[in-house]
Amino acid sequence: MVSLKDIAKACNVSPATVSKALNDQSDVSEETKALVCSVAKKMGYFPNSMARALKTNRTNNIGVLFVDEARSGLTHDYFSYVLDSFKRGAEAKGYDITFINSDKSNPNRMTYLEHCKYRGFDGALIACVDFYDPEISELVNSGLPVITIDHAFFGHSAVLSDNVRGMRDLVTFVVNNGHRRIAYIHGLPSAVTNSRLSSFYKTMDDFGISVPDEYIREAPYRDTKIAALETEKLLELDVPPTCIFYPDDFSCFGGVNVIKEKGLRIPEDISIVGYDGIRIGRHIEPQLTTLRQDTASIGLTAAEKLIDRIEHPRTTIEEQTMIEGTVFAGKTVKNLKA
Amino acid sequence: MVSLKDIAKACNVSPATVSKALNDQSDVSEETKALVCSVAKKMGYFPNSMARALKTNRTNNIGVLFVDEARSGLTHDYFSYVLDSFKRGAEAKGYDITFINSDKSNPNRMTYLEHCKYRGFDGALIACVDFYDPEISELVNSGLPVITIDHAFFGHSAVLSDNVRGMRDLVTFVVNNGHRRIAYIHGLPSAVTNSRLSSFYKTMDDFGISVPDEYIREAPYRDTKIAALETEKLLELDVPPTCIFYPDDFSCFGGVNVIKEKGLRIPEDISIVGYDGIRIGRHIEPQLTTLRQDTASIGLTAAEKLIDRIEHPRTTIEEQTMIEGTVFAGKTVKNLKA
DNA sequence: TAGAGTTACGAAAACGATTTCGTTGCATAT
DNA sequence: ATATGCAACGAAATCGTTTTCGTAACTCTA
Repeated sequence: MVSLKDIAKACNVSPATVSKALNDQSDVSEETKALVCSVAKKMGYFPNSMARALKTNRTNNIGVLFVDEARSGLTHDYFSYVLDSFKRGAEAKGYDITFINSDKSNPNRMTYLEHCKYRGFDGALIACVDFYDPEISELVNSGLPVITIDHAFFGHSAVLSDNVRGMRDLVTFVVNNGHRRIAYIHGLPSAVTNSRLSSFYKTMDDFGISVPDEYIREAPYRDTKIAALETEKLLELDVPPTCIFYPDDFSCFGGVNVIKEKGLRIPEDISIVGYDGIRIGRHIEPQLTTLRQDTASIGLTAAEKLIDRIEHPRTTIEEQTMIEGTVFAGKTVKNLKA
Repeated sequence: MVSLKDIAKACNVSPATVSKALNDQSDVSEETKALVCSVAKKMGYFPNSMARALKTNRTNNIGVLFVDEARSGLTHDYFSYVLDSFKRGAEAKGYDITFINSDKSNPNRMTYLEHCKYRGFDGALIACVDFYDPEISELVNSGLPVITIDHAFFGHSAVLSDNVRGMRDLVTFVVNNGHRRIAYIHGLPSAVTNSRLSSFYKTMDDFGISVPDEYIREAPYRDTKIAALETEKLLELDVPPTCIFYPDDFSCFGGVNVIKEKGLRIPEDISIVGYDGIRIGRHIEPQLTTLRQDTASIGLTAAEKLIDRIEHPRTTIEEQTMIEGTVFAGKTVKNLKA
């Protein structure tokens, strides 16, 4: 590895001058700068990020915390897209991304915060985690610039998919297609679930439609089996719904299976809607009607806000940014008015 | 941040001794070790990875190169699972993972190798890239420990999904179900495609079945549109196949759509098989018959081999490791013998 | 011509760890 | 009593940068 010293020798100046020249500081003559830069390029010089970080306390590196229950968020349709756009956004601004370890079974592991300090991350992205984990609070309140996705800690930046509006739009779409008997199999309790569920009730109420209790059921996100089970129960009701909402697109397919097994057709006999807008949903017939979350915007916004925080520390309270999704009409909702 | 010095002061010893004590070296008394360790814990000490890396030339950090054409490999069903298990394997051995920048549009970007040097990665994982990119060769031949997935550079470690055997097993399964007229829509040329295609021909030949040229078609991986188009052409042949192989599970759904549009049933009228074993394929009816690649093993093996390379540099030529997949029977292949 | 101001550069400390090479003190062998 | 060996520790250099501060040379003004 060629270092500052090597260039200094080659140019007959001091390492200090080389450093200043390369960083384009003012107290170096233009000629020297030109000389140093050309020699540096010729010798294939690249700074050593560790040495620089040691001195400047800046690593240009962002920690990413992405932990699903069993698996990591990497294989999660929604979050992998968010991470992908976050990565693009960060790279565009010269930041690298490294994962914060999540293997909780390791006996001499570090806490999330310890890991961040150890690596000297300039900031951290927190997504797809159990937000009630004390380690998360520790990290969020540590003073390190942090941004969370789909969960807001008071006084800290967050990027949120607009679930209230998303669910409202989705319900509105279905109601406008003439549906009145609408069931909702919602996900397990969480901030996201709460937003969607209350928005569901609220919107139905705004339309003057009452929701029978037996229309509201629960299934874990991305669980086709339980979604199928709950679908079955809904279909066996004396007055079954004409449309079923699912926790997400993935679990939705569990419902599809049961419906087809019973000899019912989608959407002629029963309508369904998912949530997320995962890629495969657009390539399967019938195309899934769903709320497509704007993952590109979510990830990019998170990157920009986090980096802004890092580069321009302020003292004001952080705001939350809502990212709107859009209803993807698909073909799984029948127009009852037609 | 509490440093070695702080602990040294608190313990009334030199920083050198503290370092040795924490690293469990032999020339420190047991009592001192105990004292230092307890004080370090009490003060919440954690080493500074940059300072350590600067001195030791080891970062315990692995670079990951994951570049799809337009999008990154993050959103790729197969590769995201591989990366996930790689991450687990690396974390278990105390390594972190950071992405090597892939945004080629950035004017003052570094090459992959430069980036690796800049960050001081101990090694790199290369997957899901254009292996003919000169920058990749530069990286592979730089002397940095490197492991590639699904592509073997001569003299370098690689982990390969056993496409030859996978395709053989898949063809055998289909033939054993009585099929003779088997078509194959293969992916665009690559090492992976070549392995599968030649194995397809070879296996068919072993069974004494000749393959008409018009049964062999091409479609990009994960492209439902073109797969649908090619499927249509196959179905319109005078003697259409009884079973169609697709580049992968995802593109397979493009075929499904066309088939259903034409009023044909799967598998009664036409059988189909995919490749990969993506998660959704198991949750959709009819369950997709496919070759399930062992992503867990691929990622884990890659991590272990790479880290072995890093920690035990040798001079011998590297070997390639084949990871076998398994046929997942599913329900999309009709048994013609029944 | 003396003083002030500016420009261009270098010496040296610092970041936080690791490591080499002494040095000291003590026990054991001769 | 002298030599030898070992155990336990510290001083100092080092990794590759950045940054502060000092200084030399030069220009300009009065």
